[in-house]
Amino acid sequence: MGKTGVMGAFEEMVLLTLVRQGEAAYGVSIRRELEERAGNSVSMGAVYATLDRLESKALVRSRVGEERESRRGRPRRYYTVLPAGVRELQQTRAVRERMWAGIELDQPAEPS
Amino acid sequence: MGKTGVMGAFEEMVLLTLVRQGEAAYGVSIRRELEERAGNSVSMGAVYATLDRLESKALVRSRVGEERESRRGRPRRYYTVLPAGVRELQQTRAVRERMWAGIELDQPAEPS
DNA sequence: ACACTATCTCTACAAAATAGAGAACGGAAA
DNA sequence: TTTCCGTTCTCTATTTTGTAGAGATAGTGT
Repeated sequence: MGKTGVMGAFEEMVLLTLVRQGEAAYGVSIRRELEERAGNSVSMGAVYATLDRLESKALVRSRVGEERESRRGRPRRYYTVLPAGVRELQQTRAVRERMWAGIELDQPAEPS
Repeated sequence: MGKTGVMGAFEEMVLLTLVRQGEAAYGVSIRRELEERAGNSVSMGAVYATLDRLESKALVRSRVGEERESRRGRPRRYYTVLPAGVRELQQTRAVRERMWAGIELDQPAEPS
């Protein structure tokens, strides 16, 4: 995490997706949810590179799924947030709240 | 701004500081406020590099202050957010709200 | 003219974000 | 059982963002 106490924007979103999906989170499901919420496409490379970084920082852990899942394709690698990851999310939110405190932006115009 | 519709974390903080400080924002005042809110030191290099990038993306504009400010030192360069910058802040906030929607994190333990 | 001070600029590098191609795995089809 | 095929992961490479620190600059005051 940077000196400001706020983690990278994409790292944060990936971490939040892990919190939301619990034990079921793996590459493709993470990407799908990210795309839904962002309203835009996200590459697998972006997702996995970020997961790798989070893992090497010990904010998440991963395990390879059971071979017999009665399903085609390569076994999934499932990801879970660790307590340290939750703490970084909390910290990030706290600092950002201080940054936004008292800010008033005009409402974006409604598409008519 | 990234494909996810969320801008970089430091860029966002700098932009917010500009909104807050209005016409009075310049390198040193921006850094001071960033440090106060983050609770950590921030280098001038970090601030100026970010301001330059924001300017080249036409999210902020800058002007050199009046020479006669009855003050020693090099003239200040003042920075102001442009409407495009405000829109990016709004967009960033909107996407992030969707990302955080429904997330429940345990309260961080109070230092006793 | 000279020193002093506040501020800015430059260079360099580390970390994060992103794309795209391709490899691996294992069920299904033949 | 051999080949095919869909799913998921891995690797390489590039761009963007974040950060530090030294040093150049433009004025004020002496």
